[in-house]
Amino acid sequence: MNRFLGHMTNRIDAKGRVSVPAQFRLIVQSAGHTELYALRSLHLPALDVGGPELLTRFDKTLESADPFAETADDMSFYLHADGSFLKLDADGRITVTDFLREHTGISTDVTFAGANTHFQIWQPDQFEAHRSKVRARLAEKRRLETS
Amino acid sequence: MNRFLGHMTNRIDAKGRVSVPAQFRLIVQSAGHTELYALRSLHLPALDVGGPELLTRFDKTLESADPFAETADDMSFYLHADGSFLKLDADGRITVTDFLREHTGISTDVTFAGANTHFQIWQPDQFEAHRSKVRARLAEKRRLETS
DNA sequence: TGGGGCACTATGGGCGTCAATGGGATTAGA
DNA sequence: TCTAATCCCATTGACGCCCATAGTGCCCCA
Repeated sequence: MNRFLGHMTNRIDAKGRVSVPAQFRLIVQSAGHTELYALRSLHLPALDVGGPELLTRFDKTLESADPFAETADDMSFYLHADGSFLKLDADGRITVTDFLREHTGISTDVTFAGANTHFQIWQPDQFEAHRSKVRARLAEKRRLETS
Repeated sequence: MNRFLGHMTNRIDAKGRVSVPAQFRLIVQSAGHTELYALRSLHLPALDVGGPELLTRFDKTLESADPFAETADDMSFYLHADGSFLKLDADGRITVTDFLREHTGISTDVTFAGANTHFQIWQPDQFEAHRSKVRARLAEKRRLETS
């Protein structure tokens, strides 16, 4: 199954590296890629990550948009300036740069969370907080609908 | 990956030089160029920079336009008068001239930002300001669309 | 069915290479 | 001649590439 699913937390070592979970790694590597594309989420303190084709997918939608609209400029800037490639080393690790830390608050541990076509990178506590918030929202929604 | 992506900030030394990030440099140099073409952005306090073929690319779109149209004259003037070549030295640095400083407000540090087919040069604070403005606009747009 | 071994993941660390930066020396230009 | 650009080299800190180890789950075979 080549979908990103589940979540797990790994430790950052003394050199600032962290292992990308093998499950996730395999999906990207089996597509022949040795690097990841990471984008700072607009509304969450997390990064959306996937293979380089993730960027290509976004670029495609950009091309079809009106190139003179201000939104197109904004989108391009967001995708390219606020995004980054993360190189996977031979052991399937990435180095946690300030680019990641600033946006997520990551310091010593990283939570990887599947999101079907891509995955996310979180600071563990933030992830847990977000997770319970989402669960609460869904439960509340269900309660309203069934009452 | 031969795309300009991500952003990083480098320091200007006592002689007014600054290193162009290796990632970006490699893309230009692998195309066999030792100098860059820089153009003052119309809407932003930044410069659009790329290999000399960037100018060629702009020229091409000009040729296809009516040479007697006023906008074509304006464009040509803009491309050539408001543009400049930047020489890369042996170590991959450029000298930060007044041409750069005036338009961007750069003084001690330079932020390089990827823009897919080319990259941009910013004064770090200006870049950060623009970045959060873009994020705010996109987030707002998304909020309107999903509500 | 239980035990042993194999495979693999996460993690730690050594080491060489390269990028970013600083500065001296030489050359060209005003 | 004085200033500014260019070339060359040194330093240092980060990163890539390599290998080692411990823990774990799985499979196979007795």
